Amino acid sequence: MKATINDVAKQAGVSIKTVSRVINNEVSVRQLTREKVQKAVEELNYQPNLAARNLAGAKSFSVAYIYDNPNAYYIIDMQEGILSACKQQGFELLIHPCDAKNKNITEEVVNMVKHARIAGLILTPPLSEMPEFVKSLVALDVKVVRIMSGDVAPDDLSPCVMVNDRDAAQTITQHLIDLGHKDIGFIAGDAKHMSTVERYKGYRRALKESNIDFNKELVIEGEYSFDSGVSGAKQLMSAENNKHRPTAIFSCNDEIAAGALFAARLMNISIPEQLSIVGFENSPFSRQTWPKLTTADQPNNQIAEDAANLLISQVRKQKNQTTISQYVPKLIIRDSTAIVSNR
Amino acid sequence: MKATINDVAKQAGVSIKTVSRVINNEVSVRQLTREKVQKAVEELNYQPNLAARNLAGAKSFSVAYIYDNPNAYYIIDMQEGILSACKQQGFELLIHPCDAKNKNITEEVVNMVKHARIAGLILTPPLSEMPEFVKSLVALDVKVVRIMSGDVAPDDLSPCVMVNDRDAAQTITQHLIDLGHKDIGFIAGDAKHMSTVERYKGYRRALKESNIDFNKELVIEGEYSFDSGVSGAKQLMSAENNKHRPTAIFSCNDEIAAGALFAARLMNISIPEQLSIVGFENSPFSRQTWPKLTTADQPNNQIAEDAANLLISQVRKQKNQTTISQYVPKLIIRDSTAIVSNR
DNA sequence: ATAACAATTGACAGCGCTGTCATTTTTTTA
DNA sequence: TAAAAAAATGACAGCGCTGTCAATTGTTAT
Repeated sequence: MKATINDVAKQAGVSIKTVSRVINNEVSVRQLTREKVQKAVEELNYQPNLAARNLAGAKSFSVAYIYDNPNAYYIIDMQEGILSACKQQGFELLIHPCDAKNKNITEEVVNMVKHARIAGLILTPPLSEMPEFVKSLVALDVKVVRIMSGDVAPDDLSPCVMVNDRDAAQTITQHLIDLGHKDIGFIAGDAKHMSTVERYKGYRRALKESNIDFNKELVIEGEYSFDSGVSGAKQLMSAENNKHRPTAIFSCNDEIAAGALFAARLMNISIPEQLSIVGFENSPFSRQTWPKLTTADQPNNQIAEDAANLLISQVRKQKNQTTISQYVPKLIIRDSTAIVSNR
Repeated sequence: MKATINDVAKQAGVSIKTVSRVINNEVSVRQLTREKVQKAVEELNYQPNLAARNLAGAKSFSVAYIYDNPNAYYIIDMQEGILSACKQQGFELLIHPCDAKNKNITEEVVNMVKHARIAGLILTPPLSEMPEFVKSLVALDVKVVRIMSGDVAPDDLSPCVMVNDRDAAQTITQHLIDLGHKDIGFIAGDAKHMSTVERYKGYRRALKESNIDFNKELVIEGEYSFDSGVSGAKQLMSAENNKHRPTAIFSCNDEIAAGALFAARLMNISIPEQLSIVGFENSPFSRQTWPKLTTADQPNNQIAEDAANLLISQVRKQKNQTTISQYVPKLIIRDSTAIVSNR
């Protein structure tokens, strides 16, 4: 029923080793031989047995996606992106949710890598942004690719796929400025996430370039959650804070923005007439709020696929891929932003 | 570095075959021997190599989760539930998103099962509710566990974990009735999903038991999407439809409910004062709408874990698990429902 | 044309485990 | 107590592939 390498070898009239060479894309195979083998492979619909390859070879054909992130949309996007790269390259994907706060996380992950003979890992924030964790992994010779926030990699521990949140945040803030807003609140995500820091920098830069005075009181520390958006917006829009009441709020992600929307509703502030709100991420529910959120779109699927390909080619040692891809999320204007109202 | 079965055998002073017996929980091993081996296993922190087990044995130690479902929250919940069962039982999990509309889906899945030597599959709606698909898989001797909507399994093709949407829908409708609602709209999800059918049945049953006349015009066919909620609610609440304007809407899931909320907002209908809306699923964003949704909670994580355990014990042939678990989602009252207003 | 080299191919062991079946030990029965 | 039956254990092959290294073939330089 299922063809083995032996069947292919017989069909092609070569040794199994030669077949092995062809399917592994090794160099020293004559063109003619290679074609014969490829023909046999197709005729028999042969697919190499991953377990056997993993067992026999020094290499492995599985990668793992390690995450600690409550955002289901993000994870699914990542996962499916990685999966599609894996499928193309004949790799398996293991999924491993874990807890960044766990002290033994390095041990846990290393254990898993050794146990399951994993070729490499894909890390997303916040795990990708824990230098000690990454360092330990790299020191133990675990191949890693990180997806991180920033324009350039912070170190050369591993190849990185960078998401330029700073430029995107600048663009989105500029959008608010273009609408006439000068008092723009900022509700931060988790301070430990680079994305928060980067988005903050972009926000500051936009203000600066438009010569708008930065007002510290308009910045609220928060975390990436709906509740944080609720309390942040309340704080920004509260009566005591009246003199500094912003006309727009930059929320570090869509969830925070949804929370801000909720708070505005509680306080009878109409959006976008009295207050403009922007989110970040373009997660599906940014289209399901009232009003729909202006936000920045991250091509997570593609980012993930890119990262997976980077990892796989690194594992294959095809080239010493120090290449770094960079993505800049782009502005999506919907209904939560409008021209500033007269006051 | 990594202990093999050989190391354990030496350490315990037995043959590798005996170690194999112990780790596979086979019967004919003397208690004393078993303990010796277990001690060695612990001392060496031995973990069997999955690739080798898969390769050598007739059995396999991987299961796959096949899905076609746009709902990220649902998938993540399922996945993590399955994963935790797998971890406990020493199984690997492969994830395989696919397209239910694809004609070749059976072939695709069978191919994958054979290729990756998968012990069994976990299927969720809509895949679990495609009889031909399931039948083909079972005919090809692929072990399957289905998660489905209903109170009893529709056939005995495979073990099932049933989610009793009907009872839950009845409860949630009853909640509306208890609040004094008599004109209760129903926005259906995809007609092909059993969950839609079951929820509809529960809705009808609740009406009947309270002697409320069923009004066909209050039922809107839809699909599981935000947009469907928007258009459904618009239709129900439109002026032409005035005489039948419902005072409450049963939405087949939270996304539809969010859409209905959106439509209400568009039409200047205040929730819950003028209109009560309920959702279904208790997905995270049912807490992030304004107002927060009254809904029915499904313990997806646990359902998934259950299904995975069922599959694994079936694969192990430990017992002929025809057992069927049943879960009934339970009512969660939040802010989108209120006592019916006078008209 | 022939030696010297390089490119190509194949034989074979073995990755870590399980299945089969033979062997040894223990228990039961006569 | 010995023979028969049952239980426990082990020896060994082999799952499907890759790594190593030797053998073969082709190519270039003399």
